[in-house]
Amino acid sequence: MTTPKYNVPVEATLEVIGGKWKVVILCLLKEGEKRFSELQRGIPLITKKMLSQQLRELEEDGIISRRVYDDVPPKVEYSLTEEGESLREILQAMCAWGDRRMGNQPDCR
Amino acid sequence: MTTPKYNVPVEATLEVIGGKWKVVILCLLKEGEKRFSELQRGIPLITKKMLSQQLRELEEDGIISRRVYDDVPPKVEYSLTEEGESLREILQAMCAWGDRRMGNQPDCR
DNA sequence: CTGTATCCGTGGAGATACTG
DNA sequence: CAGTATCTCCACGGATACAG
Repeated sequence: MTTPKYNVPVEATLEVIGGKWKVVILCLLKEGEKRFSELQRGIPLITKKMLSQQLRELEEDGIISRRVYDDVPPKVEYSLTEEGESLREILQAMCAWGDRRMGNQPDCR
Repeated sequence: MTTPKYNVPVEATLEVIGGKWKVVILCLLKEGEKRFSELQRGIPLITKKMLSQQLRELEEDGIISRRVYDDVPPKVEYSLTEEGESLREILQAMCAWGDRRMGNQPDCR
């Protein structure tokens, strides 16, 4: 490798979870598998477009997996992959930090 | 508080370290106090404008402190505050994760 | 060296409508 | 329900020049 892609290695992390809503999405998914509409309800300000876009990118990066049930009405569930699980410690820590900074609401989702 | 500012507490964290370059800057500062120009050299792609902007925001949020020496030529040093130090665990973890994902370059700065 | 001021272009994100 | 397709806009960030 002659021209390193990143000057600071943490940039590799940001490339994956640096998107505007990705950490929020992952924080919800670390509770367990969730449907598209559940995520939307959990993040009221996000649009469907952004949500599906961020989900697709996370999937492409191997962080989450998308399971489609061919039911009517449609049902899709998202969950952390093993690679996604390896982010759990980081997500927990970020979550806890925000919680503390806000002044200790109880449940850090 | 009737209308909670954040739906997911981790948003409070992202408000502070979610900026485009903030985590990278903080990862450099966790090594110790650094001058403006050192940070610039550490992050070749950042412009002066962005660097000073992100630094100012981090300072306003109480994450870093700015120490001005009245020397000629000017000298300014940035370092983590105590509040900034409380991010160290997160920064380390993010740094290590990126490092592992890249395939194990040694030094995680 | 450590910034600020200004201009300006681009693409990221919202709104809306439509589809399987 | 779970998305995609367009259109649109403005603000984020780059380039450049200037300043203490």
